Amino acid sequence: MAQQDAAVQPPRSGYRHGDLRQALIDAGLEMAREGGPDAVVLREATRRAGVSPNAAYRHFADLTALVIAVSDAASGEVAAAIEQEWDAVAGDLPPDETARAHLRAVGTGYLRFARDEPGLFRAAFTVPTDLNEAFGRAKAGPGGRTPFELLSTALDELMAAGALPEERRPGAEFACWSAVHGLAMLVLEGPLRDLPVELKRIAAQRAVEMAVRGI
Amino acid sequence: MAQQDAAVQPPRSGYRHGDLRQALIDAGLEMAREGGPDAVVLREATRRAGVSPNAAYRHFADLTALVIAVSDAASGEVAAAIEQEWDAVAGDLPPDETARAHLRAVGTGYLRFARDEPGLFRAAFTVPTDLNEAFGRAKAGPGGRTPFELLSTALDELMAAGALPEERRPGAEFACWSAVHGLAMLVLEGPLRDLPVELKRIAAQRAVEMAVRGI
DNA sequence: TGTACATCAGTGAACGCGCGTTCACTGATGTAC
DNA sequence: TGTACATCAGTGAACGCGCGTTCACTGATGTAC
Repeated sequence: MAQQDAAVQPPRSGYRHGDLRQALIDAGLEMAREGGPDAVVLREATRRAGVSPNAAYRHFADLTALVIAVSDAASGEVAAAIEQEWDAVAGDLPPDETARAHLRAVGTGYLRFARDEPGLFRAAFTVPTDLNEAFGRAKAGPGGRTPFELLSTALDELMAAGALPEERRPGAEFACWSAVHGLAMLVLEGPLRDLPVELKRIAAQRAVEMAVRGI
Repeated sequence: MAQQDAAVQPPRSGYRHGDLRQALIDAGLEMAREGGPDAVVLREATRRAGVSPNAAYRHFADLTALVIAVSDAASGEVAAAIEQEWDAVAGDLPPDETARAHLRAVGTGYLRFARDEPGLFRAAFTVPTDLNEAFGRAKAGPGGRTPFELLSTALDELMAAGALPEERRPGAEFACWSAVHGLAMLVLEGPLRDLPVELKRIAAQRAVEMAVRGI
């Protein structure tokens, strides 16, 4: 694998790397894709970037810093998946229907990403155990919004359309998020891992509908 | 710590251990309590049991087998927490109210356990990555039912009381479970980890209410 | 009740592994004059 | 335009760590006679 990667990369200009920081993040994303956040490992990342192990320390304080950068990049990909679903919503619906469709789109995009990229999904939403301060980087998608912001926007629309009572608005993000996140975790690394794929699909749909109806 | 444990245990009768299998599970539970499923480690378990590392192989095929046994034992503790909440439900309510209260009890007990024993909770509901066949052991609480069975029972009651349409009954477990499980994961090892504790409490309540209303 | 013996739960030493991290270093790059 | 030099991104070697697992073994236990 390391050879493949090295082959893909443009040849080094002199002995200096072009953009090692990004190369390490890319390697980390690839490892996360294959094995989730725990598979993001410093030595292997440098190996894939074609560089000696300690070179990583020019760009990241330690392993945790790399994992966080990878996690944030993965979050950006989740946001992109949601945006795609969001943009597919028909434009000629009444406000409350539009809002509901957007809310559904957030849940569906989230779960689609979890299904298609389980490793990246887990990397995006599992924070390193030894982290004591919150970072914030490139968590947004091309549209410039994070998954959480997209969810908030949908809920704001729902309230503006009169379909969500004002007193139930605060904190509604957390409940909705929980529904789809829980399904993803149960199915990806939890007791529902071995559920037949068709039942997984139905369960995902039910979880989204429960959230839309129950919020 | 190893000394403490050794001190607590009854002195070995001869050089044979009383019940090493259980002692290793107990040590595993303690490690899971402190650091989640990834902290369950074979060598440390034998150390805490006061035994040489390879002695574990008389009772478990490999590390994964120990982790599964610990996970199942932790599930039993979750079931016990839920049963406790369940039994506290008033007995003189109309059937539909009773059913809703039971459903709420399941969610509340689940989330209470997640809050009080985050490590054990994660051990109970994170299955080892390299597992390819499902085991089944002592996952039930004192009442003899697993968390999943308790949830199913509550939903059956709800349907029998006419408060849940028959066509929405199949698969309802998964949606409800998702809501509470997602909240727990977001708060324990996800992006909501640093949410102020009071907001966590409110979010938990909202997630349960959303499930009861939206199912 | 006494004795021979098979069983099998434990020992002790060792293995190879990949990891994160640190050290003193080197030499290409870009800048100041 | 040419040259001296500081910077700093990378090298190469090494460290200690704890892990899972295997090996040949030993000696207490329980059973058959």
